[in-house]
Amino acid sequence: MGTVSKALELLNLFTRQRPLIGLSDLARLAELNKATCYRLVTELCDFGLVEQVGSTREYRLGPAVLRLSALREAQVPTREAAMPVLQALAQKTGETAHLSMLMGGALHTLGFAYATTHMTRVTMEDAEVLPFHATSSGLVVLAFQPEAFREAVLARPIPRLTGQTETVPEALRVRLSEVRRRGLAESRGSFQAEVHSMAVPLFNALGACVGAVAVAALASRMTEDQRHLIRFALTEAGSEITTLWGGSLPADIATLWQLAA
Amino acid sequence: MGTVSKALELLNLFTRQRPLIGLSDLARLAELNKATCYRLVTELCDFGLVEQVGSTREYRLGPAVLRLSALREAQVPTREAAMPVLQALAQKTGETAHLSMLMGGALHTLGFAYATTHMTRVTMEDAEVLPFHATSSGLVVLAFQPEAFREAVLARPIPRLTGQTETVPEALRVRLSEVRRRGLAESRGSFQAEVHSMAVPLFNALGACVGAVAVAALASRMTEDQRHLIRFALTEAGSEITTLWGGSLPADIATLWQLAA
DNA sequence: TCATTCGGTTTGATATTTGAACCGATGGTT
DNA sequence: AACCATCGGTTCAAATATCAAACCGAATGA
Repeated sequence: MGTVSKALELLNLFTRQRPLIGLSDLARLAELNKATCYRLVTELCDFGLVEQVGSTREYRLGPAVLRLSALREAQVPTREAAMPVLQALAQKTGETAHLSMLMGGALHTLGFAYATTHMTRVTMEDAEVLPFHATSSGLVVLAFQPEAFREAVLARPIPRLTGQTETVPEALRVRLSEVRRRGLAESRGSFQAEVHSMAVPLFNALGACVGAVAVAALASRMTEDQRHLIRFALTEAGSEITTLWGGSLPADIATLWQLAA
Repeated sequence: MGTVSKALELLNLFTRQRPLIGLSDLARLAELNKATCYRLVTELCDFGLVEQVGSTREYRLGPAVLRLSALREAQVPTREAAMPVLQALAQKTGETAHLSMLMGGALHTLGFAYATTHMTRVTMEDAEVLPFHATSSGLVVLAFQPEAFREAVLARPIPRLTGQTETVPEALRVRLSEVRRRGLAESRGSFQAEVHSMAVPLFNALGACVGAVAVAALASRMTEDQRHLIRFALTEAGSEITTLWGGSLPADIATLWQLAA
């Protein structure tokens, strides 16, 4: 692994749960020598990707990321383009809509939208990592990845998150092939208890699955009718975002979604 | 300069005017060996900070920057917090409001807001670099930097952008000290002809100037009354954003702004 | 008072990065 | 069709940066 990768791995250590990290912790987490870690993080600081907060001497992500993302969105309006669709999806279904993208081998939340209809809702956080095996988004993205990637994920430990979480690799393989057959994934309380969700894949110009859009609802509201409504709105949103991203739906997915509608 | 810095410099080469860069160009622009450049850009790609577009083999900023910026905004809502203030400022003044931040030694546009009042307006672009010597934002930020930084900037070539651009270092020094005395900067057609603008500095918790907020208007609409209105709204917005960013106005600036109101 | 931990720095042995030359492919020119 | 320049990408000895461990002064707490 090159030096640059090591430095960039440092960036990955910052999460929602752990936004501030001291030098020693950083070195421990990255499994790097403290001196090395210091040099790396200093270079990241110089660039503004990381900054040192004044009071304590901990580090956090810096302002340069804002500049870069503004530049990226100006060129390839990924999030900006998808958000209106996501909001419409939330409104149409009356539930929480959610957009995620595959980046660096993990599935990251890119945005979400709440419906104004209900007082109770499934709440989400930005910039979160989603487990492949326990969320509908994760399942649908995993289902459409190359087999090598799928197997690599299934070979890792599979944590049980709720009583409903499926943790047996073979059972997950069956579910994934079912997802491929249907062109969408469902989860029922496997990530958070009492939360059911459905997700469809998003594709890039090369026909590779690069993310997912999902709708999550409280289990109590997931009637058969609601499921139908969500499935329809989801497939619509899925093809819309895929188009906005300059991607194209694989023909088989398109027909699957046609049939469902 | 470390390897990491070299890699990160590559990111700086992507601009609005030049969003796609091929390997050879990248190497030339960065003044790096092609092989080195290739390794670096490949590592950036692995991380998703850069991606290779399918058709041509050029590179551009990747989706990982979105994830990082979402994470940063979740922790330190910089842009998100300032945007409403910026919109209010545009509405109050009836002109284009503009937010910039000092990052890596350059002043970058972070966002802007248009007023709905006029049909004609000063248009802006996101993620642009502003010249220190020719914009009100640049002048005000430069005025409040440590002298070493100021002199370093003035020692660089100072391009003439319009007929009104001041390009003589000594004259700029005089203007900067005037800006410090007033607590705000004005520019009259020095960046784009027929565009006048005013800007006030933004401060962080340590009292360092880290950015600026500005209002830009067509010269024809810049009456004395309008100037007064803008000055008032600007200082208000300036102290508001500074507060939102967890910063504090230096006492002398605060009194200067009080007097102006 | 002592012992730990922190952020940060130094050291010589060592592993990585570097730069020039080199591929095969592509595409325009003669 | 031969030529030539340039493209993205690769190779390998020589140069350079990285590593582990020990060390520093400053906080912190027992």
